[in-house]
This record gives sequence, C-alpha cells and structure tokens, in this order.
Amino acid sequence: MLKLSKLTDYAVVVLVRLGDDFALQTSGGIAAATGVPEPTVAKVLKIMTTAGLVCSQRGARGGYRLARSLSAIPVADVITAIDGPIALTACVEHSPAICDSSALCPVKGRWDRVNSAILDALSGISLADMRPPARDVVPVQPLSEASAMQSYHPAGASVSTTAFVE
Amino acid sequence: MLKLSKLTDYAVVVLVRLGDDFALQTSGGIAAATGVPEPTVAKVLKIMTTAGLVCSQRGARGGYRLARSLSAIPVADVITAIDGPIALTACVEHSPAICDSSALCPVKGRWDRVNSAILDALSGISLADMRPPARDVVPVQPLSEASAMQSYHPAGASVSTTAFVE
DNA sequence: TTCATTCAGGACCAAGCTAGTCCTGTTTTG
DNA sequence: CAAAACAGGACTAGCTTGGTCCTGAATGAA
Ligand code: FES
Ligand code: FES
Repeated sequence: MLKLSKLTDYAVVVLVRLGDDFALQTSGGIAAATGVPEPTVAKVLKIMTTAGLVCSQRGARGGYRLARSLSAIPVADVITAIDGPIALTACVEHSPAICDSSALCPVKGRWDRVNSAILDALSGISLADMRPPARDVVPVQPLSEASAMQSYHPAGASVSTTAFVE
Repeated sequence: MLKLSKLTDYAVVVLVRLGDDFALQTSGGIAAATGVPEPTVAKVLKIMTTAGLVCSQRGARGGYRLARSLSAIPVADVITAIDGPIALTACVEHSPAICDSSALCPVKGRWDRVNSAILDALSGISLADMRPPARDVVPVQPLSEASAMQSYHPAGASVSTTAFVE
C-alpha cells in the first residue's frame, strides 16, 4: 500500500521531541510528553539507538539524546532504521530478496530508477523539516512518572485505517 | 517496509506486455507470455480495467488492450490503482483516514511534504520507462539530483517470486 | 555495598493484510 | 445453444506488524 509503518510515525514524533532538549530524556518522560505509549517509545528508541540515530546512557539518571541534530537526520534514515532498506520491490539493489528469474523478467532492473527517485526524495527532507514551526515546547519532566498520560495514540497518526477509496 | 505490493509488480509486467501489441490479448495469453500465473494475471487485469488503465472486450475472441500508451501511464497510476491512494501516513492530505488527535500531534501536517515528494517522483516515471532497455527510448526525467544514481544491478534485480519459474 | 533506576535485547501473541485460488455470472462470437 | 473470455466476489493460508512483557546488565546514589 505504499505506506509507512506506524513505528516510523512514532519514531519521528519521538525524535522530534528529543530534538527539543539537549538533556538526557528517559523513555518514560518522552512517553509522557508525546502521549505515545511508553513501551512503544522504548521500542522505538532501542531501534534508534541501534541505528545510531540516538545515544543512550544507562543506569539511574540515564536516558537518550540525539546523536546528530534534527537537520542532519533525513527522513530516509528513520525509515531505513525501522523498516529496513527502502526497496519497493524485491528486485532493487540492496534488496535482501533475490529474484530467481531475472533472466525471464521483462522489467528486470527497471524498478531501480523508481526506487532511487524515492530514495532521493526521502533523503532530501530532514527531521528538522518535520518539526512544527513554532510550537510550545513542553519542558522536560524530570521524573514525574508517566501517569498523567494523555494518549496521543495516533489512531490516525499512522496509516492504519483501511478506508482507502479512490 | 515501504514496499510495493506484489500485485503492483505483476501489474507493471502485465501492462508492459500489453504495450507490446495493440491487438486484444487474453489473460491466458499474457500469462503464458510473461510467466505470471494466469489467475493472478486475470486479477490484475480486472483491477486495471476498473481503474481505466486498460480496456476490455468480453466474449469469445475478447481480451484486453491498453487504454493509453505506456508513456502516458505514470507508475503512480498503477500503484494507486492497486494499492489505493499513495498516503504514507494517515495524516496526509487527501487521505481518507482522519487523525483523531491532530490537536495533540507534534508532526501534524508535516508528512504532506514527504508524501508529495514521493508522489512527484512516481508521477514522473511512466511505464514506458519500465520497458526493457531494448525498447526503452524515453529517458528518465531527473527528479532531484541526489546523486549518484545507483546504477542498476542487472544481476539479482528482479521482481520476486518463484511463480515465475516454470 | 546495596538498591532503585534505566536501558538492552529478545520472546511472544493477536490482529490485519496480502496473495493466490476458485466459483458463479454475463457478454460475445459462431 | 455452446464455447470463449471477462466480471466480480468469496474465501483461506501465510506473513507482517503492532504492541506487550520479561529478564538481564549498566549506572549512580544512599
Ligand atoms: S497524527 Fe494526525 S496530525 Fe499527526
Ligand atoms: S522479477 Fe526479478 S528482475 Fe524482474
């Protein structure tokens, strides 16, 4: 369906939030600030850490911090981190899948163009571009447990619903 | 995973095949010519007909024919026909889904730019560009110069599926 | 030291979607 | 009428995603 996974959507929200403050922020704090469920925030941040987009600090008073500035993180990086390499079809290079019948295929190698066009588009937009123009930055909550969570639950924040009618 | 559905891949193969001949072609014949399983070809063609990309002729000696020339069919149209409107997230304009929490969402409306970048990329490439090199006369339009376009990897590039193998 | 805190890394399961098949019409030709 | 081909769904198995949870390791503070 040419859609992004929900986690990617969450990731952008979380990363943008991280970009609001240089101090270490805990996953719980981010969850509280963004309204994204804490376990999900944690999951996203783990992935982001593995991908090298954020740095983590363990232990008490630990937390996360951006590894680079928002403007240095193209959207493509976030997508790649979560969804894996951008490969529209199994036949683009870098794709993990291998085509058995490249000899027969009439469109062999032809998706690469399309794929790189999209890759270029996604590489040209950074997370800084995803940040709200002038938004009231919610101050980092030191520790207050994430109880008063206002659920942001992107029921629509992502592509979940299936009401796609032309 | 930011991937296309398999059917879209099939559709391109089938449409390109249709573009090889102006005569009516039956789904069975196309299946034989492309190696795509006949039921799948039929399914794809039905969808294409509904979308108006091909014309059909019922009855004995019936078949399918392109409604427009390959060069007049952007890849975006095929994707839209099969996967529905291109909407990376539920929050892009034109998306049928509605975001409940647009008031809270930190990245509200920010995906639109990403989405249209991709839409532009996909609209700028036509099926004629997807034809095998031998018949490919139309140059691809550059969308953004990001670069070193990744040269195709002839080997290993391929659509998928074992169904292609006889 | 000992403990609370916080991240790391998976395992796990339910739900939704995709791919592929099949079946029952309907239209057209001969 | 019979055969050829498309029209339009219904249906199911399998995969992927989303979301939760559990155990363990690192860190800092009491
Ligand atoms: S989640 Fe809908 S506006 Fe962002
Ligand atoms: S299907 Fe693999 S090269 Fe086209």
